[in-house]
Amino acid sequence: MDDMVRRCRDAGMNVTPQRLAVYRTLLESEEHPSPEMLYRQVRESMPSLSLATIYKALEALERLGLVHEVNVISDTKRYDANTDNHHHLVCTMCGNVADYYSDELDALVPRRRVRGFVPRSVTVNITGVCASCQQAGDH
Amino acid sequence: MDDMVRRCRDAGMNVTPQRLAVYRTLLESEEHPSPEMLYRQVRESMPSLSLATIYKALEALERLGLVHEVNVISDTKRYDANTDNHHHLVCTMCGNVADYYSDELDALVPRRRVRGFVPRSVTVNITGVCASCQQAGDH
DNA sequence: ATATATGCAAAGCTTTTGCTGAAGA
DNA sequence: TCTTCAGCAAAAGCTTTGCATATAT
Repeated sequence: MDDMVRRCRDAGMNVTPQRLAVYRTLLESEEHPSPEMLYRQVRESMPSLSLATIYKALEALERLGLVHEVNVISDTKRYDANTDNHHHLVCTMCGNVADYYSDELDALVPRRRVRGFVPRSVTVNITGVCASCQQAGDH
Repeated sequence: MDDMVRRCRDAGMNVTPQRLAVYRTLLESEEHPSPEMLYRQVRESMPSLSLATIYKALEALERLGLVHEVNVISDTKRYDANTDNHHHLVCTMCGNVADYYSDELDALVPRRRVRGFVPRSVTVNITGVCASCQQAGDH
């Protein structure tokens, strides 16, 4: 959180309660929430918050590099405040997104040019069925 | 294309000129088009085509496993008729998506359970800046 | 005091849906 | 003939935008 305050100031951006709340919620969340999910959650402690502000705050946090879009196939975008190098296990039944760490995978990802393309970041999305949805599938 | 006809029939689905045109266009395309891009392209030879039909055709083709959504961070979905195992280089400046093959990467991708999660398919998205956007950046 | 951000409502897109007439098997 | 599908238009999301007010610095 201190990091956020510093980065905002450095970028000439205001540190507002709304941005703090959005960022804190994202930091504490494990569920890679969508803007709508964040809206519902942050509103509990800040009822005047508007959905447009969530979108603008996410855009600001992303500009600062504090937050990333999670590259999931779903109708809405999902966000993650974990900026460590990590990947995602995406359940096609319930939509849950779990983190997945793999040093070997990270090591294989190209760090230099591929046919003129300069890689910046890599995400591996593994789709499948999570443990609880499989249990639900067994009758 | 023959494969498509067979699979449609097996699934009790009609083989319509619209579906054929959408599938052929996707097969011949290198640009991982969005529904809108397909719409513009297929309409050139089939002016009566509607956008809703594109969506329905893509859904049908996906159900048959002939087409996949490309998991790109962008405002609209992108589609791919290349069902070989491959990954994507996504340019964050122009939105272009190029294919990327890597046997080593494929080999590291989990094929068995990870903490109860059963993997089904894997996509590696490498974001960065493509060759032509870098040139455009140099003044 | 000044620049920046919020909240609201409206607009803009993308995607889905219901229905009727048309076409495939 | 009977089922499935295309086209249309309307609806339903999701996301962005403009503007007036409020807030951060």
